[in-house]
Amino acid sequence: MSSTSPMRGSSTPRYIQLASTLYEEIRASRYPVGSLLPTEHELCEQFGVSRFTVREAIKMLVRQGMVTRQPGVGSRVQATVPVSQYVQTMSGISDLSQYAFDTSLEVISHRVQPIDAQTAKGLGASEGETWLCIEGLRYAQGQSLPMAHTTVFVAPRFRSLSLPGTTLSEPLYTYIEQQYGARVARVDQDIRAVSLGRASSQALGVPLRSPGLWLKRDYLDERGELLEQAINIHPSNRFTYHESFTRDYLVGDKR
Amino acid sequence: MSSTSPMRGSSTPRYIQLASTLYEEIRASRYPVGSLLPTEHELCEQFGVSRFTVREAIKMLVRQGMVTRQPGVGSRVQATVPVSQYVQTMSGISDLSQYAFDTSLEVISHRVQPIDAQTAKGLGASEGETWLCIEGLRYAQGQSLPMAHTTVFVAPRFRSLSLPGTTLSEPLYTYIEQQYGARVARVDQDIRAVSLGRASSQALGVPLRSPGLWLKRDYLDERGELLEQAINIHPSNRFTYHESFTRDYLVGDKR
DNA sequence: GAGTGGTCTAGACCACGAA
DNA sequence: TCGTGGTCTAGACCACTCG
Repeated sequence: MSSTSPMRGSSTPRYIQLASTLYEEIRASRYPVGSLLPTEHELCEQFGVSRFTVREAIKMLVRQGMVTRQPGVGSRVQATVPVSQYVQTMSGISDLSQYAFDTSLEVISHRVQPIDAQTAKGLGASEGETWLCIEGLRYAQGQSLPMAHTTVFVAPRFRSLSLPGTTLSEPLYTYIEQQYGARVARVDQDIRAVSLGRASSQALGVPLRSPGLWLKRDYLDERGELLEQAINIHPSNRFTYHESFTRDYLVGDKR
Repeated sequence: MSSTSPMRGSSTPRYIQLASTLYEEIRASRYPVGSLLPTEHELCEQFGVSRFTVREAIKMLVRQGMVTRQPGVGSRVQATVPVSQYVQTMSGISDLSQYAFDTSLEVISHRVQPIDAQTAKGLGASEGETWLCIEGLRYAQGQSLPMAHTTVFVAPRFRSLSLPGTTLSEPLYTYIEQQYGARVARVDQDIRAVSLGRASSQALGVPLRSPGLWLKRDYLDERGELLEQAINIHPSNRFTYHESFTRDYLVGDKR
């Protein structure tokens, strides 16, 4: 990893590359949970970068909940995986989400079709518009039972989207971004509890009317236009949505 | 706010002071929603600080959702108040309405008592420790039906907490912070679907075994020690948890 | 082409924790 | 006392947007 980096013009920033490297090393238990990462100074030397770059990289890991820092002590490994078990986002769409997340979507059906009145309302669209509708089951890595029944609606202008197969291991919006150059700028998310209907309960193999977590995401571009809406329905005991917030003091009046 | 600030041993970092200043100015509509903040360079001059300090300050506003940034363009004001996303203002509440986080907690009972084995497990504590246990109903402003059945466990060291009455309009942790000088540094949140048990369904006035949203929050201090745990159980049709994420950088490989 | 924010360097001083 | 992470400076180059 030469300090006289040859990687001019490489599109990914160095601090993301470094975060990526550290991420892999933590996952591989090179730095076990509870241990300290090398100091910032050491990482600067090891990777031939400035402290700024090292700090930006570590910040990413901190945001993922994998590392905590303590002045005078060091950076301590807290977990070998990002804290959210299944969900691809928290506190910003900020990621490391370039790393495969541990779920995949098995597509059951996909077709371009006019939407009915009720669906249109949920999409803020007009009845009769033809959207790409995808239905599928979402699996956590290595699990045989699906953790969600998923329905996705893709906006008319992207409805010719081509999928790489019947198993998707990346979020769907990444395909839209790749194929159309669109960009997701914001995600709005609603979560509520529902009673499972026939379609979902059958697809998931749980009793009719058992409780489920209903999770809807709207993916919007810079202009606030809807690119895609995904609805995930999770049976109660196969999924927990986890989030972590850290406090920022903004209005503070210490002196 | 003197630009030639002498800033001696002032304990708060300059970027927080600056963020605070900008925050107040945005609130006062000196920079209206939709307008651009001064450029980083201009802010450097105006406040006599380096670009690093200005950028750290703006990052805080971005994290609060009040400002978005676009390379080549500038920093645009999006809102005059922090948008959800952080502790306590965190969830959007009651169907569809994005704002209105005004809820109050009606205390049904509170007592200091030893916790049982199962509760202890959920708290990461030991059976028999005496915690302050509070049970109540949470109401959205102006609603007569409760939106949640709430149970709160306060750590032993704060169990002498005094409450201002039977109706709490501020989050409970604020009382802990005020009376003990503790500080909440992180909140971990879990959400899942459950089937309502007898206690909750009766308290909420909904059928036994109807679906509910189970929302648990752990309030932790800087050392990761649990100050308080709150469990809110929401009937399916009285509550939607809403969140909005904005993308902070792209992983994209535009070229 | 001028100006923006994004990335990055090479320094510096500080408060605080550990030995 | 020494080393840590937290803060901060004064530069720099880049890709991008916009006129």
